[in-house]
Amino acid sequence: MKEINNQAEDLTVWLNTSAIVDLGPIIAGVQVFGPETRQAFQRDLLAWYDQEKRDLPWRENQDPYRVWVSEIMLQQTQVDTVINYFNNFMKVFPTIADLAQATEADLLKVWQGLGYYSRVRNMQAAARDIMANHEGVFPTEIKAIKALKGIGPYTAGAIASIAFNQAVPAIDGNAMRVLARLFAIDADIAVAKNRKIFEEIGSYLIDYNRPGDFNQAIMDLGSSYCSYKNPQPELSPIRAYNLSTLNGTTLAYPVKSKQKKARDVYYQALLIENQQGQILMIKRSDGQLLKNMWSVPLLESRRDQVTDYQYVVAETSANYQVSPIVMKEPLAEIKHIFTHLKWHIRPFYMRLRPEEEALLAKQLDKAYGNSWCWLAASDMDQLPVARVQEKIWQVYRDFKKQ
DNA sequence: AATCCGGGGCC
DNA sequence: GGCCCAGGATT
Repeated sequence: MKEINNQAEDLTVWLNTSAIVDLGPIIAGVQVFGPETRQAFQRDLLAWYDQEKRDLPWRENQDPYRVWVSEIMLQQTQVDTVINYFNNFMKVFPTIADLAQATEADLLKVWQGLGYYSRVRNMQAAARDIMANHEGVFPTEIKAIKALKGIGPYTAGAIASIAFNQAVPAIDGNAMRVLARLFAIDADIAVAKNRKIFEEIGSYLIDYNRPGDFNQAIMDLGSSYCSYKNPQPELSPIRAYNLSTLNGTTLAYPVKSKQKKARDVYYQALLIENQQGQILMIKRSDGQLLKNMWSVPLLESRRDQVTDYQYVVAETSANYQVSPIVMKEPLAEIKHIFTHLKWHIRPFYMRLRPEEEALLAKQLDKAYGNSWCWLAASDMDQLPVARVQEKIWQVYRDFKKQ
């Protein structure tokens, strides 16, 4: 006998105080309302959506390319952040063919600052797949959509429903929060297998006439009346159906177990300046975080809180066979937080001796081939760099201004 | 199933 | 400082 997730005593609220007129099936252990109420729920939700939906650039039409680009950008990224990136991306790569032909540097440049850079690399792989195997036309079958690189269950559902009017759910963190509150579901949304519960419920709830709008309405709800921190469930268009609202337990849902803390990593950044006032930049290699983006050399400290000027001098000499004039103290202490790492960076400014510049170039050619260069502060927009690199360069520019 | 992968916003 | 965000690939 399968345990019912939401409690029977809670459910009576539905029948006593709200618009629920029929109890429906138990789906993946969750008691939901029946088909009649479902119809009213869809009607109220979509009526609200028609009046209040956000005006977003990717909602201009149902072009699958635009929907696709927006969905990839929106993975783990907030709407406000995405809007400008989206408009620029469509300008630079107006078609799937343009995306397929781009250089990696151009891809990274367009994505610079958005994070999770494999998203855009995967998108190009998918674009090339579409050109080679789908005659340049975005596939319509959900299995084919999900087979594209970078497209998982959520994004496949979003594209299939929004661009192609297919009645499939699109379950992301937003949707899980909305549904968990709607039915008072106790399942831990951090546990991967529990996503299936929400997919089944989403499949049950979805409006077959307007699946794309239905899924987007859930998202808009999740960013407004059903937001994580400051929800206003009593004003929500679905308040009459919402079990946690009726029980006053909104903030108890969704249940989510904690993730681990980011690990501290300590670096010294080498700001090596040549005679022209340029700084040494190196392209990060394939195996590294932020791969193929450009960075000043980073030394990983062997112990926490290393400020040791002598360590910097020794490592610079060992790595590059030169002995620049190094400032005794770091210019700053920069913190940069990734999901799983917390970088602490101390930038050291050093000036190369004139007679050693040619020697250094030779060493760099040997060690890095084409993957290094001298860069003036004013030319930083020429190379793809991650945000942490901009922070380091800001410290450098501030120092030079003094 | 757990880990890796960015960056910004909010409290 | 902690958690969230229109997640997916890899192991």
